[in-house]
Amino acid sequence: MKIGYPCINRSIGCSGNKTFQLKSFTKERLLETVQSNLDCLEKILIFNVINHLLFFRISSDLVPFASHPIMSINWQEEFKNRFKSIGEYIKEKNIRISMHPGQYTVLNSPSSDVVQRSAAELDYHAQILELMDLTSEAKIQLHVGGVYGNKLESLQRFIRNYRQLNSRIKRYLVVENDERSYCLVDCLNISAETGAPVLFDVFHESIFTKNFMLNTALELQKETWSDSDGIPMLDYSSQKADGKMGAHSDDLVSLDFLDFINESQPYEFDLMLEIKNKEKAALEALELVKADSRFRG
DNA sequence: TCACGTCAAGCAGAT
DNA sequence: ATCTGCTTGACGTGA
Repeated sequence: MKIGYPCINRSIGCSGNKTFQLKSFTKERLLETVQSNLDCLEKILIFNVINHLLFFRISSDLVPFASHPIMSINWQEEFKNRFKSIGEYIKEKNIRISMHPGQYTVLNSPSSDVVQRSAAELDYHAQILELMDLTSEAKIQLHVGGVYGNKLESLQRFIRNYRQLNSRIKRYLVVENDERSYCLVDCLNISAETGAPVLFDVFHESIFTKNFMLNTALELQKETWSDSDGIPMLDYSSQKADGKMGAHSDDLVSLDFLDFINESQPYEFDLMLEIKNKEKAALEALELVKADSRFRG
């Protein structure tokens, strides 16, 4: 099991998701921002390797406005050597990579404009992975989208629109359950129709379905990942103690986490910790898992 | 230097 | 109707 955290590292003093406002878009501004984001991504990956955190989610802000109509710059060409060398590092160190487009990427929207922009945004993510020459073990995780008052139709629209995507996107795309509209079973149904693996978010499912069976979930999820997809990815979060149901806590809740690790035996997966304290929480988790396996022998 | 209004984009649920 | 949260706050103007 590899343990990772998303997008941001708070220890090393750089930001890999710098952006700027659309109205200040210039070629210079874009190039300098992407350069700086790539510099920081490299530093984060080196930090992660030193600290044995071999799973990382790359920020969608790596190339600001990449899929926006304003983008007239061939950033792929400008930075292809940079992407290639970062990709070589990732492969050399055996780092698992994921990406997660934002809330505006909605593949099942009734608006064809939204669907087209979403496909463009997905293609941008896929291009990053492709420029790094990563295999289909790297993944782009996407929620199903909206319900629009008719869940069955909306599920079918997702499947239809998925089938229209280009092969570069399909190679990397996985479907993730959310906490209010589409649960694990919905994603499994989509997977059966599309072949897309399911990324299981444990926290989302625990909000959606009280007392779900973790082992059953992991068994069903596992079947959607083929050899070329690698072992399944999971998202894990801790509930904020005094926060609303569904609020992410700042820190890893150790006892809950150890329960989860024990209950998830014997399934294999890579674990993304969606916890505000990022690499700090991931490092704690790593220590807990190490100590726990020593304890169990 | 700092405060704070705003930022490309969608949707659902709470207030 | 308006606000909030979402994988993640950061940008940028004005004081």
